[in-house]
Amino acid sequence: MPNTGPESTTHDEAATAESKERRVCPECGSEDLVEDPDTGELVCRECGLVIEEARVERGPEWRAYSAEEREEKSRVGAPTTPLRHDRGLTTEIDWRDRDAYGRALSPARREQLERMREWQRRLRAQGRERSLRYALGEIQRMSSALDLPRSTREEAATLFRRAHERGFLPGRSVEAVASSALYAACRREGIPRSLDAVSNVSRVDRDEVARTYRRLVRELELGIAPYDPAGFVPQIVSELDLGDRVERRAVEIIRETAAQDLTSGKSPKGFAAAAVYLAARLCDEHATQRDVAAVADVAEVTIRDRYHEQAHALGIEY
DNA sequence: ATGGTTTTTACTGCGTC
DNA sequence: GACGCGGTAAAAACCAT
Repeated sequence: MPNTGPESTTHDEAATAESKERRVCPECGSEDLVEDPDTGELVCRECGLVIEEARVERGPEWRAYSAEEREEKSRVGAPTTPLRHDRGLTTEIDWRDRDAYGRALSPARREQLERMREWQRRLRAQGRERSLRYALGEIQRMSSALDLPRSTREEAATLFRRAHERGFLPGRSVEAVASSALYAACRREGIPRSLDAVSNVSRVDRDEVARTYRRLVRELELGIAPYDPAGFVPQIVSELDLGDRVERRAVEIIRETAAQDLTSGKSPKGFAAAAVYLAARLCDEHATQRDVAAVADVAEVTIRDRYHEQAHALGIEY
């Protein structure tokens, strides 16, 4: 990494020293962690697990107080992104037969250039990159359809890369792995999108996404927590045109009931739907079970069961 | 594959507008 | 009579083993 000004080194040291404190290896529990001087990765001395990948500063350096300073301190090139199959770092060969000064090239040079272009075309199209490009394209497409924030897209892209590097793809469809990576990214970031929602915009069917997702979670050892039901509330509320009084009440219901007992094993969406139904009822903004069930995509029976439990837990009787 | 749990499907009865 | 709600039994889906 070029261009590390004096301010930034002290800044970095402070940051890493801070985070190296009281970090334990999730694998073996050892506190003996070292930072690899070459790669910048945080590695466990006991078992060799890489706990943290190298952190790369992507933005411009520090702060700039004037135009000249900004020029001086900014890094070269665009920020890297996991969303581009080459992280935005490949060589681009211009299509114009001009040199850097805009002069025409000699015939020999032109021929050489032509050959180089051909090479690059081949390299790019080839196996390894092809599936990556396809997958990342699909991740973008599905993400747009699902209105996912950029961070989630990047997470999905990174997960796909890891799977790819682990040799997870052979024997599976790229599309299925891409879809699973996307769903996993949503889960990891707590962005409420159901498996159904994801498989609806995927080109492979729900069962395959589910199956692949499970395997992917095992393969990459992703610890995935269940969704917080409250995350589903805003969507349901807005689709039913209920006020935010209802929304707040529903979240309250979830907080109070989830704390004491059973969300475990229950579908978070069903739980949220029930809370919305109950909240609407308490706020005199009636929504029918049928409508709530329809927009939340759960069965009416589930709403009944959940909201009875919630009402009971809150000491309300019907 | 298996078994336990949760969700869905389908159907029925009751009260109200 | 249609609608909202509640209950139930059986099938399907899910999940850990």
